[in-house]
Amino acid sequence: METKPYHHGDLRHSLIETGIELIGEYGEDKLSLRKVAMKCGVSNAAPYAHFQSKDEFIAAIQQHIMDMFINTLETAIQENLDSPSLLMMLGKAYVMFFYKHPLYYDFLFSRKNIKINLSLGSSGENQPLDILKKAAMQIFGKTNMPESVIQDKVIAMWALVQGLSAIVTMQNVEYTDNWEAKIEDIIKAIAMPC
Amino acid sequence: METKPYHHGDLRHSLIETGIELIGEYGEDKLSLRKVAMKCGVSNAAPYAHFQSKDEFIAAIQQHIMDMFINTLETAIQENLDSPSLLMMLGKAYVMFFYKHPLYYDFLFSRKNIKINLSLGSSGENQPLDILKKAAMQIFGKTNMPESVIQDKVIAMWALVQGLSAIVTMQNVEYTDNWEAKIEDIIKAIAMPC
DNA sequence: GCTACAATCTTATCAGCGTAAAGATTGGAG
DNA sequence: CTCCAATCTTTACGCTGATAAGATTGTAGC
Repeated sequence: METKPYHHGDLRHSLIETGIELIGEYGEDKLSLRKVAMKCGVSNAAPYAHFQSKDEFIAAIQQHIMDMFINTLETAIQENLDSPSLLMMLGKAYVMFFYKHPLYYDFLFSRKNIKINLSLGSSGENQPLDILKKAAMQIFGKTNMPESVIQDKVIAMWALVQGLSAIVTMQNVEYTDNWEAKIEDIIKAIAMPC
Repeated sequence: METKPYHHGDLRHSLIETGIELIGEYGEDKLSLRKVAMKCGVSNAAPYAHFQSKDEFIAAIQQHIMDMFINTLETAIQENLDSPSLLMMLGKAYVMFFYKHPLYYDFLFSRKNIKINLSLGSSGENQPLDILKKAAMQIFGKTNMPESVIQDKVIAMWALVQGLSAIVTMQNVEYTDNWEAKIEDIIKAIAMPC
């Protein structure tokens, strides 16, 4: 008789998926727990069986998106493992991810939501900086460059792609040219060993 | 008899000042019109005589902070007009501004608030990118470098300092070293003509 | 100096939000 | 089959941005 069952069945994942949809479409501002719950056909307070607070819900979504991002980077590495332009291709993947999903940039990096470990001295696995480090060692590791110089190069590279991502996702920055090629040029000019 | 006058006298500026205080201290999330109004000794609806909406209020504050930022950059240019390290010093001023005021970074650049023209093809005056361009012409203008190459260099420089600002203001990125010196090194390695 | 108007401010009031408490419903372990 | 724990609903609270109606006041024009 098509009556809605009292138990949703898979509410947690449903909430997260709906949340990601709304964020990708309208941004974090327009994301309210109540709307997400309603979209999932469930009452206001239902989400609180799965998340202690809205912040915890947001953190779960953020983790999900960060996983997608990390995945993109890892794929870029796998596809260019032995190429001399490994670093450049990785940087391009970094920026293009946010170019394709502008709203994800703010969501991942706005102060409020940074709960993910990005620390420089981290023993972290699978974080953006660590992935860049790995690729840099692939490129510069065989040279006799001192480690501290490589470290600086990695941070410069990180800053470059992070900044390009920020710029490329700004609403008022328009550039009629082909961003993808432009990004490639810019990264190439800096990321390649002189 | 110390009775509060019905008319505040300078409410608009009072609201903006109080808003900047709250943002610098707690960030944008904790900023409500009602709290700002109360802090100014005025009722809930009073701000609506000066701003049509909260967004308009936020925009006014953003303009104010952007002016402070631009001012910092202009000062850095004036102080290093004929120095070969002009670009580097300018970049350092760029990053250090946000290092000193981390909460301003999100506030200025979070998608929601970008109403300021940052476009690359802008005829804009006094915008960050234009200031960088001006300084770059000072450095590279006398060489026989093609304009398009200079343009790319400017964007790379912009991305670098924007990214460094983003990184330096991330909560979980800690770096025991002296950031100021580190930033100088990183920018120097890229911003100086080879 | 008086009057009338426009700007400013207050006092409700509304809908939407995050969240907590209390109780209804249900799947599943014993 | 029973009972418990997980899940969901209902209700309610305080805070928020915003609007409408009315009170107060500076000031331009006479």
